[in-house]
Amino acid sequence: MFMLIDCDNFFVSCERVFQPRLRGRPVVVLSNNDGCVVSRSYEAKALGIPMCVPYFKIEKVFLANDGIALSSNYELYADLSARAMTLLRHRFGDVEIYSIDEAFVKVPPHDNYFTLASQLRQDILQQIGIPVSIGIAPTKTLCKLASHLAKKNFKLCQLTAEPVLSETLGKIDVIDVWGVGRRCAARLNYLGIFTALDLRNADPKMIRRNFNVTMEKTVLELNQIPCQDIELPGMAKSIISSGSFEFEVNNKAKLEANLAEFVDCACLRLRRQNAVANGMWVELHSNRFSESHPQYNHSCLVSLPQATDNTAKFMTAMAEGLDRLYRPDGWYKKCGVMLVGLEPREAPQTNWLSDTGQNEHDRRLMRAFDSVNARYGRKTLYFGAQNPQAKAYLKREFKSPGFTTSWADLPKAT
DNA sequence: TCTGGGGTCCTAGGACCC
DNA sequence: TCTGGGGTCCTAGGACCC
Repeated sequence: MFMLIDCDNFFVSCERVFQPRLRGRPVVVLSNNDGCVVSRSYEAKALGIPMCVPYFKIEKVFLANDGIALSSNYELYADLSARAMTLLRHRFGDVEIYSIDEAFVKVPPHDNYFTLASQLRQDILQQIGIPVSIGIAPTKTLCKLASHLAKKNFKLCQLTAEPVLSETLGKIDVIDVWGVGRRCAARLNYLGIFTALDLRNADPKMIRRNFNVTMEKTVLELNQIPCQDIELPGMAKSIISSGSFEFEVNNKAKLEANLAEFVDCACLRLRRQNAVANGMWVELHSNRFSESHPQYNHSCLVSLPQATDNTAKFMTAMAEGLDRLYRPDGWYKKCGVMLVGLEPREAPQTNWLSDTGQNEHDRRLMRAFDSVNARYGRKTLYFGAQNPQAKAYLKREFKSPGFTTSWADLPKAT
């Protein structure tokens, strides 16, 4: 049996752990640059605030209703998430961390899954301070639906037995099934499939012909036939670092300084995973909401002769990519880099051109670089292309303190 | 005025191989 | 003039997820 443990309104719940004044009031957490609403308390949902709405569109109404908006505090969320995942690991062994706020576990045969989940829910609330909903079902797809239903009412939902299962599936719109998005839902509707029950009763082979193997698995999983097991964390396949500008820019030096920040950030994450990469995509995007400038969305891949984690080499690659993409008449709102071709650092693929001495040199250089920054603070050492103040451009007007990640921000009891 | 960021998987089609 | 069949690998783009 699978269980999906899903934190309720996760970012808002994290903020509430350390700020009791936020309880019982409408609270939203905003995306980077304080752009969109990405997490809402129940009180905010009750006000009709939609997910992903640009904050400026709802700000007035929201504040008039005693609402509080917060910038995202990812350090806090990542830390509380890690604590919750550790608790799950202690209890169940293997845990699939599906996202920052949800995890699948596989539960051995048990007399009463409901009691088990109920106890788990209490423990997470008591030890971490975060309320969760739990879905229980024989496949991951049904588990997702169960947790979706759990959100709505009792915080726990088990989807196992007929006739309740069919009855429930009949009430769920097909677009709410995990893996069915807007496009596929429209095509399914065209085939006369409107509910999760319709999809469950569809012929898997027909679905495969019309869609793909993933959708076929979804049909099987709705029929309680497991096609997906718990996936344990492996090495990432790509690392993205990107961001938007507050205003549109066409200045190449400014683009380069920002891309350099993203390269720095991506390479640091690469080294933390003990990995090397052999290529990098560089991307430039115009403002997709603007009608005054032509749209420009281009990217190019810069391949490296040898996989590395040396930031300097990716800085060079970034400059080359920017040269290829940059148009002096373009106006840009967003840019970023993506590291690809990731391999473990210990066993990189080599060829007759590989220089193992160079590898060792890179490794020692970057280890020294990282340890200086770890000891004396980030950006003590940085690359010439970077702008050390660049992060300050990011709008984060309403950020809460780093309660669990910064000594200076420790909550004080008085 | 102001509209996020980070990922994975699948498929079709081209290049190339024997 | 006639020009097979089977396969791998790579990439771009679509779709989906949080």
